[in-house]
Amino acid sequence: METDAQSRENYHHGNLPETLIQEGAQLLAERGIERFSMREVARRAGVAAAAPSHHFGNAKGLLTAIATDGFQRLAARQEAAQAASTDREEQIVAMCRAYIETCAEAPGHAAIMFRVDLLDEGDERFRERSFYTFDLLSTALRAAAPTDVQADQISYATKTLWAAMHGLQALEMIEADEADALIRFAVRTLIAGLQ
Amino acid sequence: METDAQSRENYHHGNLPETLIQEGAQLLAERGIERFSMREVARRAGVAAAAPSHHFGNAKGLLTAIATDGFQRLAARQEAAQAASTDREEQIVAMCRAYIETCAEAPGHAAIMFRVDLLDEGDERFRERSFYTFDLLSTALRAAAPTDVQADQISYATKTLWAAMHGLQALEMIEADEADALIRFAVRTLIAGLQ
DNA sequence: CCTCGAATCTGATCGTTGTTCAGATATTGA
DNA sequence: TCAATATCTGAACAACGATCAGATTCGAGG
Repeated sequence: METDAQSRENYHHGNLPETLIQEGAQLLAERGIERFSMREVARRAGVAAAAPSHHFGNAKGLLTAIATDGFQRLAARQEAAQAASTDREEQIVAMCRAYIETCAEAPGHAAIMFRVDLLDEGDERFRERSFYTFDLLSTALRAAAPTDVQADQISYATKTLWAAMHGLQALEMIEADEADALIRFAVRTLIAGLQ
Repeated sequence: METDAQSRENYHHGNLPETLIQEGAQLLAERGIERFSMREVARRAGVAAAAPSHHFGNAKGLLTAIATDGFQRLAARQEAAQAASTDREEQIVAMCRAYIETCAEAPGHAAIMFRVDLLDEGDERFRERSFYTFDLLSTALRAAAPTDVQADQISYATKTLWAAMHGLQALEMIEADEADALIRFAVRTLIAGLQ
């Protein structure tokens, strides 16, 4: 049986999970998390209010899926940033820039990617992808440090840099005209701290 | 006319705004922001659901008041931390520790103090108190740096340290057994970056 | 002590939300 | 072809934030 537009509108959307993630991210970007609504997402996807629950269980499930998608985008950008240079320090600067840029370009995703309280931290895919982005930065810092630097020092530097990037973005402390200088200061200083 | 317990329960609570702030912070600590409810706060304060709106307008108003109270607590702790030592670096370490400890001891306040989207950023008292805590750190960093360091460098270091402390706390990346070492690494490294 | 305006709180109501559930509809594979 | 499965609907429910008229209490000025 062919699935024409009519029947696809009523039953069997076709790719509802993906659509819900996209519309959800869009709505987050427009309204922010405090005015986010599952019913509005369903409305925009053209399905009944109860439809999303069949795919994501509850609101936490959909938000976790959106966040997971966000971390995948971030990882792709980080990898591209790292590959764009051979200079260790320059690689890390680019990775941090990728972080800030990803949040700017996908504000809906960024609004919840680090909102641990709203997400299902037990979700396997989410854990994988979010840890992976952190590991990319950690590995890059290890490569940029002298070989005799201890593991805990690498850990401290990674956590500090990661937390700083998140904080600068979440608290809206980073302005476009000084973003580059601020990131360079943080990266250069933290790498120097590992000598 | 004496205000006995009976009449005070029905009308004219006595100190409702203060009670709402306390009960609100308590509820935030118990449930987190996602399950926070104005009606439940009113319920715990023993007043009708509409009562809070007369003092704080809406939910944003009450949350802003709680956040403002949190920044006042933070400022007090920061000042005490700074006064506890004469060593510049040690002062800053203590101020950062005060930040982490305040969030740990007042989790209800901490849950919203930096949730800019949920607060009324235009509120005068909130602006004053939140800016003041940031300025305390900024001033301390300036005092710890050589006199010829330019203002933008101080600004970068302050923002990075402030954002890092917020990120470490918000992302739950800081564990009790390594908190001190992690904070010391960040402070020492950032101060060294100002030389 | 009295009075009257101002401050404070109630109670009812409205539209909206997230979630659940039985049942309807479409797809798929044997 | 047909049954098993996946997918979606529609109605229902309790709870929410917000609004508003009106009831109650307070407090300053006579």
